[in-house]
Amino acid sequence: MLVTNNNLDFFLIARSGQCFRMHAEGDTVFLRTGSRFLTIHDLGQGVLDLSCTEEEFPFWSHYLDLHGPYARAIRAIPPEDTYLLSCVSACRGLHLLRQDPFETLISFILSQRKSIPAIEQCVEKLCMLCGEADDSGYAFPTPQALAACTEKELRGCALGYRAPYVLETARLVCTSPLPPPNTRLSDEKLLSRLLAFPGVGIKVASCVLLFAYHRLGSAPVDVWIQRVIDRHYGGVNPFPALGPYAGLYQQYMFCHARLFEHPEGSG
DNA sequence: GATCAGGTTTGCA
DNA sequence: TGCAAACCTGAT
Repeated sequence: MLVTNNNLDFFLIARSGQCFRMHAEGDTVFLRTGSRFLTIHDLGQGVLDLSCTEEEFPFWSHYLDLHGPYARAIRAIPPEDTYLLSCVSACRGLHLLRQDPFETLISFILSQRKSIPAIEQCVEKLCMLCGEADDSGYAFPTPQALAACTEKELRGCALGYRAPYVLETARLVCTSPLPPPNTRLSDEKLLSRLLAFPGVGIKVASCVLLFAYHRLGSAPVDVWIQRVIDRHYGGVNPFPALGPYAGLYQQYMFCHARLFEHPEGSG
């Protein structure tokens, strides 16, 4: 179905590092989450052709956060933060997806010390190992399917030392399901709940808070953001002072750093 | 072949 | 509380 939206850049989102099953090819974006699959064809002039029915559209509208408070968040940026403003103007059209908590948790556990292409390969292998197959490809594994795997099978997906983390986390989720995306738990409670899983530290837990629970104040600090902090904020983390949209601002900076800045000494 | 990539855990001061 | 070192694997 056709959707008009001038303020959404799927090609940017696909490269934003918040999800690992979204790929751009030419003017088309392919997106997979859980057992769902969507293609987005950019017809130009802000018109997008989504490969979903009207019945499915509410799911995708919510997932893509089509009605998020982006304009308001941008207006709330302190005018003296010129670096952040320049990131926003270079990365307009970025949205924060509302991803599935389990899929996000597992994806970010296995992301540690891996490059984005390596993460995408790992996730795909995991889906092929124990995700349900249909004619469009493989679904993300359920907690039960993942928990039924052996550590050896997971290592076969190039998970390395993260294999037992993923396995144990899947088993724990089977026993005690993750809070739903609309949980009323406070950020702090949710964070400590996530930190209890093996292989989950502050960075991964913050990512799950931001990307699955849409807690826009959660600003994960990874090596890219640490470089931003060192270069542009004199080594002082600016996010605690940036209020309820700090995590969204972090994403603008992250995209800007990855797509437009160069890491130290990499040419 | 050494180093590093969107980190976490463990051990030791 | 803070800092290294170790950990799998693929890419450069």
